[in-house]
Amino acid sequence: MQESRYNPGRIEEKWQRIWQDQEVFRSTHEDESLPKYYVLEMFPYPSGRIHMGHVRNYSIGDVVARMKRMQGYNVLHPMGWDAFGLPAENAAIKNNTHPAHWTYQNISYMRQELKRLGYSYDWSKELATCHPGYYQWEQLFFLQLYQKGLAYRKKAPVNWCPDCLTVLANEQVEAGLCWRCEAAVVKKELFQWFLRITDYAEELLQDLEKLAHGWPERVISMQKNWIGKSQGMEIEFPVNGLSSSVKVFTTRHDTLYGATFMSLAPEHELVPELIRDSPEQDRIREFIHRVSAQDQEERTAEETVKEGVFTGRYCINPATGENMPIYLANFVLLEYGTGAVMAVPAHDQRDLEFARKYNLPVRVVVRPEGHDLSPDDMTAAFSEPGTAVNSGQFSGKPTAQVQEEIADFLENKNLGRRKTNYRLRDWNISRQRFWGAPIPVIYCPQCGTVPVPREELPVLLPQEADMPLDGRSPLPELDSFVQTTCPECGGNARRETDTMDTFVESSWYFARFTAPRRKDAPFEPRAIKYWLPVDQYIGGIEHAILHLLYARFFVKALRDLGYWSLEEPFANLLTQGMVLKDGAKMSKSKGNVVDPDEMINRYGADTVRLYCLFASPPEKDLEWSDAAIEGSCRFLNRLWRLVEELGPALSPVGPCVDMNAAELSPQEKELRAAEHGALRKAGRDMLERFQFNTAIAAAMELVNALSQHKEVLTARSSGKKALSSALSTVLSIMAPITPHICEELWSRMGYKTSLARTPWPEYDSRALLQDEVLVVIQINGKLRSKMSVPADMDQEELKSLALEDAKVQKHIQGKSVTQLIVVPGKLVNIVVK
RNA sequence: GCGAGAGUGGCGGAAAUGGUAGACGCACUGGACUUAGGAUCCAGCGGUUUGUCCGUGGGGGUUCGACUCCCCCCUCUCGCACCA
Repeated sequence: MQESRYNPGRIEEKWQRIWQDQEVFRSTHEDESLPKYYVLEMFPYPSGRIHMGHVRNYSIGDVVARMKRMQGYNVLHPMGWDAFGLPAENAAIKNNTHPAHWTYQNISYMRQELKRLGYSYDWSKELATCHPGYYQWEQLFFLQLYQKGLAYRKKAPVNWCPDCLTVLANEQVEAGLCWRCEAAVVKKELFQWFLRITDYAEELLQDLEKLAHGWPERVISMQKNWIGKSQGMEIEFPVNGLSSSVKVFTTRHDTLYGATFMSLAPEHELVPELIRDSPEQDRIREFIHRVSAQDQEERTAEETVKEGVFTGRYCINPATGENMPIYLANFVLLEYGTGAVMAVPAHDQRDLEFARKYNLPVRVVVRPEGHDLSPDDMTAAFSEPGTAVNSGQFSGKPTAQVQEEIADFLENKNLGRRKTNYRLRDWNISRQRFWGAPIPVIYCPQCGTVPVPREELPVLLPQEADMPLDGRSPLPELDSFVQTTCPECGGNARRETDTMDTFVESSWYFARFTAPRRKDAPFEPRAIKYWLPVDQYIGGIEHAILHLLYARFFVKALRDLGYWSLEEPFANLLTQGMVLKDGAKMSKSKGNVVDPDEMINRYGADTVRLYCLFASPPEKDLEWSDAAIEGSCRFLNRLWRLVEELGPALSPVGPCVDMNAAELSPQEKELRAAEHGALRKAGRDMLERFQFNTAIAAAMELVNALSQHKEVLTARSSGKKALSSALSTVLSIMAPITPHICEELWSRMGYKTSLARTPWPEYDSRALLQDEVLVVIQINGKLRSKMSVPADMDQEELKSLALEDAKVQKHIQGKSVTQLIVVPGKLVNIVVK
């Protein structure tokens, strides 16, 4: 007994069961005879419950997956869990449990939530990164990278988040704050493991061009900026009285003659040597101490005043032979270039301010077009190109030429060399936290750093660990974990207790998804070759640099380890906007969170999906409106009633049934044109432009046309045929968006196969042709009248008909027609004077 | 400061290649059906001095014709930011 009222809860459960029982969404294995399509959404961190941002992200992905399936592609659409991470530890401490327990509990709850939304995932491919079956391969990659010198350990000033009690990679510090908790990050000297992403800087930059068509320009430019390539020179300035020299990186070696002093980062490695004999040592030390103690936010803030201290030492300008006092300056960054800057006050604003403050000489070496600079009272540095002056043999030449000549000059004298510098730093992957993949390394007092032998992998994260209440990792104090024997000498040794950054897991999960259960190797070559790269990747813009840069790097590094020949992981990228409520991002603290579960309970999954896709195009932010979602619900109810009302009278002939145009009534023709027109628009909008909102609008228009003409059309058998076809087309268009209701109505119309397995219908452009068309009449470009004319009317006829029009007559009275523009089938523009 | 994007009704948003501005939806108004309705259906819905003229942030320009193309300006959002 079928219900006549739309009951989303019941039908959604029903169809989810059918899809599952019949394994409708299981991807066919690598079937080389079928075109493949890999659509992937950024997998979630199992925080406890899904939020609207997930729903939006995954709804977009599901439309793409379902639509591609309808188009005959072999689709891979997997889902998994980015399951390592700090919140699990904090929650475990709070609830006195183990992070693993908390995490797996969350996963099973969130999996149900996703299933209730009817997403067409191939759940047989599900993976969780905290599972040893996953992270063991990551440990293997680490060993192989270590062997190749792409993973290394060094002591370095690193970013320390005092709240998370761990270090952060540079990418994870945003304006001096921790990306996760927004605490002010401080510098700390620690031994850490790094991945040599800088080896790939140039390739990561160059290959952005390959992504130009598939990735948003915004993301590409953000990555470009982050990599920060600049071309210049490395120049050495010998220190007076010492054997050392100060090395600088500069892009303005054309201003070398104007370098009057030297600025070093307070943490520069040469500093102890420079100040060893200085009588002012205490004062200098105090300065260094004060500056290094500042957190990054404070130190790099715009308001921070430039200040410095003289070291008492001088270095020699290799061009002029003059002495340049060496200063320490708070604005010089150790991380960038060489941590030392040749100061050219006349042509660099920072250097000028510094020079004025400490009374240092200013020498103009570039003359602007048309006027002279006055070194004694200039307040703004001149940093544009010009003509070299006061520059010895180079004087009188234009800046660009001087750049080349000075470069040659210094290279010949072995005082400097051309150099490309990148802002990108190596990726610090050590984390002083528990809930992550252990770094598979052993420290032996005899043999030093020894990698864990491959056959001893995985290094398991212990299940028995008690979480210290203060958030520190339990690993360093867990003897059963730490105490081990050296694989080389067999003596007592200690394990590394840091774990890997969780961004390492997400750097290769998309590849593991192609064969997630494979036991003897991380990947299955055939599956890799068939499925990769991901054809469409979908996720938030917040990963524009972080995850998306790391994943690109990993693909290149694993390529060099011989795993594949893949160059880039994601051929196309869609960055969806945020879900807002009352103009702000949803957050517990603002109290503006809309709970997906609650919405599904009230309206059903189809309505929630529909609203997420209809309210705005995917790239833009979506303003959640409790009122507007009612409209989506209303539409589905209207559709339901329409099928209930008409269904019994119609037989399942569509969609896009063949009809003989000559035998159709005008209304039938009109409906048919509307059907094929909507299909054309929806197909184009959904697939070529990912504009689901306008595709849905097209379906709504078709529903409106159906309702309008239904009485007249049911009177004739050809009319019923047209109605059935159009209704079937509506269901086909909506199927990827609101799959449950469409399946149900599809079967109620009498179709026997699942809509999920029904091909996307093809429109017939002949059906779009109409007998009569509306032609607008403009006078001087302004709309004045309209006329309905046969579609094939020729230009001359259109012209005369337009001129005869009564409204036109009134407007052109007493004026002379100078020109007549005709766009056949569209408009006539009458130009008068 | 540099880079990117965006300014359209009360609101979310439409208008491929320049060619009927405001599709579709929300809200609102009037009506119908009703014991009632926040259900449903019908009609209306940019402004206006209402058979009129004005309207896509502002000002210029190109064009028969500009939300769309060009120049200048304003505002907002995002990213980067002492990068040597």
